[in-house]
Amino acid sequence: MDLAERLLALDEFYGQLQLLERAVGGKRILSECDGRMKWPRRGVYFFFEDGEFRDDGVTPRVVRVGTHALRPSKSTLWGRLSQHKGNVGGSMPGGGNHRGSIFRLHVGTALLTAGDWPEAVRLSWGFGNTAKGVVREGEYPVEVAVSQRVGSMPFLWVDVDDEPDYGSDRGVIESGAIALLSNAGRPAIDPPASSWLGQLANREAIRTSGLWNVEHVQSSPSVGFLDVFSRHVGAMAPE
DNA sequence: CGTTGTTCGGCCTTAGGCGT
DNA sequence: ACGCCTAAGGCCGAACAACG
Repeated sequence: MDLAERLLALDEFYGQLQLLERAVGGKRILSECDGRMKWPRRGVYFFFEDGEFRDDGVTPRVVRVGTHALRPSKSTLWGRLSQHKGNVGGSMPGGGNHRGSIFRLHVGTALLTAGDWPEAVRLSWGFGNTAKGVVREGEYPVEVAVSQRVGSMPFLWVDVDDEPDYGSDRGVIESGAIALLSNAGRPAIDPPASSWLGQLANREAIRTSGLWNVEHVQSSPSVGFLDVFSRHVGAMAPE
């Protein structure tokens, strides 16, 4: 896929996102969401971020694509989104668990690079699958900062409720969208602003792709997923 | 007081490195 | 080639909490 083809495909993709936005009644802001809202059981989500636009300067740029239930499970779309959102109450309100959300992990790592944080947090952040209470308390301020950052992001979601599987339409749409949007190893289209937080990520895949994604950013883009995507967008009843 | 939402320790898959 | 090991990426789900 050459530059012109990719540009066409991206325009098609963003056109579908516009239809999707209409179908779901507008983007939602993660911090304003909860599980009582109407969510499809399963789906794919697309995050945007303040100050990030396409080359036209007005169309919001996708900064992360994700999904869930790629292997047999009962996990739900909101269940996954809520992990990205973080905690509401509990012992550490406004915090979250970056060990349960790779999105939080990456954003937090960039924030650690950008800001002045205790050395202990730099050493523990992202280390291991679990952490003891005292460690998590030390990480709490960063989790709060991550919740604020991620919580302010608008997002869209598409209802894709086929069976959990790596070959599900969710998987096809997720990997296809990431491959198409990614600027890693190819001429940049819709590059991030120089002020984009992801520029401070420690993962090269994030900095070069312009996405808060690592997997699939090196995959060759193809238009195949657009049919699958548009089919599911078209199937969503208007609000 | 059952249903729905949240929390958080852990699990699964894949890629890459290295020895055989 | 093959198998083992490890780390990274990304998501799971049981138990707890809250709410109508």
